[in-house]
Amino acid sequence: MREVRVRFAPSPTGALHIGGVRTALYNYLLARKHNGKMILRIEDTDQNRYVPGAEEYIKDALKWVGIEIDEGPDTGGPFAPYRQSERKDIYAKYVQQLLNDGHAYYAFDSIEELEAMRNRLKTQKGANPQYDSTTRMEMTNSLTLSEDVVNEKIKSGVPYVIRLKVPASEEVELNDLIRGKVKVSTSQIDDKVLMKSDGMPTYHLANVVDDYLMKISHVIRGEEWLPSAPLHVLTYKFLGWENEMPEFAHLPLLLKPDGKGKLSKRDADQMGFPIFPLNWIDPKTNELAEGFRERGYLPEALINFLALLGWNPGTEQEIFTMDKLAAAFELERIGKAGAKFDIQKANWFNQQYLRSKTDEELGQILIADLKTDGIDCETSKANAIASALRERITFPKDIAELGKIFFIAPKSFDEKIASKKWNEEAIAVISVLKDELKKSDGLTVETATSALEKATQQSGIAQGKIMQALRLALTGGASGPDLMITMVLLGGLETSSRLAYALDTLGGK
RNA sequence: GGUCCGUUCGUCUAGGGGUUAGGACACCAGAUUUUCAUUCUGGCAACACGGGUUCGAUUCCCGUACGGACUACCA
Repeated sequence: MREVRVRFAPSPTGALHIGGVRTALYNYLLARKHNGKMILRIEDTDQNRYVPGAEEYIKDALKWVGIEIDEGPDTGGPFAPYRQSERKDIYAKYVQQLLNDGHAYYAFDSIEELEAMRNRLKTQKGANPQYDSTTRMEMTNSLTLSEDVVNEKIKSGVPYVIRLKVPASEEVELNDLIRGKVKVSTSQIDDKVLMKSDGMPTYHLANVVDDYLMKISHVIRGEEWLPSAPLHVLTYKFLGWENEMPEFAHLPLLLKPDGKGKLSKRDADQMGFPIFPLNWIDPKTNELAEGFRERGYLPEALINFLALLGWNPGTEQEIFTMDKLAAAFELERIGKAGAKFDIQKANWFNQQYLRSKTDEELGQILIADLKTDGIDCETSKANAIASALRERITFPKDIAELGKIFFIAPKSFDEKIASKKWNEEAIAVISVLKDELKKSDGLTVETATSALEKATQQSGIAQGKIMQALRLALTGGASGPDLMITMVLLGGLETSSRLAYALDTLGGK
């Protein structure tokens, strides 16, 4: 088996879509599994669609999710450059070869003429409105013009493109690793433009030339490329590279959560989840699209989730680190059907990974988040809070959100709970407890428990009846971690003063 | 319209000629818990349809329907 060399070949036209991240991931996993190479190639042959910052964004995003590039524009490598706009001469050479061998030709048709041709054909039923073997002889190109005229046009600077001369009717077959054999008749393929009038190659030429020169072993890309794959096979043949052709694997698409169709930014916005890995500010509109990272998704959770969207190990294991994914990954186990994007499952993965962090790690997150709110917190206290809260968080920010009650006393109380639970019995117990706790500040779970016991016994009231009221007084709400731990974290003095405040505002003695 | 690809619980999926069609997320219920969450237990819920082939088809074949992708001098 030849060395596994895969490439992720995005176009720098904007932020990297989450589906692109998955494509990159599958490429990366295959490379890792076989100790191969992961290549990043920037496909920037469309100068009109160039978006500043997009290339940097792509690299940052890949880095964040943990996809490492072995060869690419920054890292370099034996087949540099890895940016297609810097490889113009290379493509020119191979187009010339195609021209010389009669597999390509010059075409001078203007955009208006092309449109006219398509419109004319559209009205004829049964006809396929495309530039192909049935129509090329009616157009303005080096097949219909004399050599002199062609040379004259080129010399005088008339714009032209170079098209692939696709045979009239031949079967092209390709073996897709995911879908099996796919056969297409060349009668369905049009004479694709290989070289644009600005001298840049199109995707169809550039990807074939680069994959060959870069010794790519597997082309793993989205399903949207499947229809043009036979064209690429044909190009390999014409170039004489049939035997070195890479394997193809066309990935199923990521679908919108409801209904059908490709997952789009619009859907994501509507459903309230991100679609880009990192924050992205559209340079044209200045609009900010929030990223998974900024939303609080951990890269390892995102990766795990994405990996299982379309691929599965055939076992019941669901939690995978990148290493485990690489070890288990097989192209053959990628499904054929598109997968709907279910953010709830992503949240679950996030929760799993967040919980697996230590109290210290969680504590650091808490400290940092509190700091932005102007609250200082010691490490030991942060760790203790993290420990109390760890089972109730899905996102890192939840720790500070839930933990805030340990620093900010409630100003108001949940009215529903108050009306139900704040009664004479509660007032009696809490009044005693308030005084009891005022005395000592070195509160522990034991001393807190005994203080509460003392208070309930003194009032002759069962503990269970007043716990909710106690929680209300301390936190303003009806949920939270263990109450004794809450009191300890608060300290005796603070607990006491909160009880006093509750007694004052909710009524009591 | 044409070409290509696809279709197992609501979602991600396992499976494969004879299975009680398995798991996970979500949802619901019960248990635990001072509350919520966690945890545990249980529940709901699927082979798109029609023909073949076969003793037997969810599985193989052919159609149909539905869905998607592609159909640019974009990738």
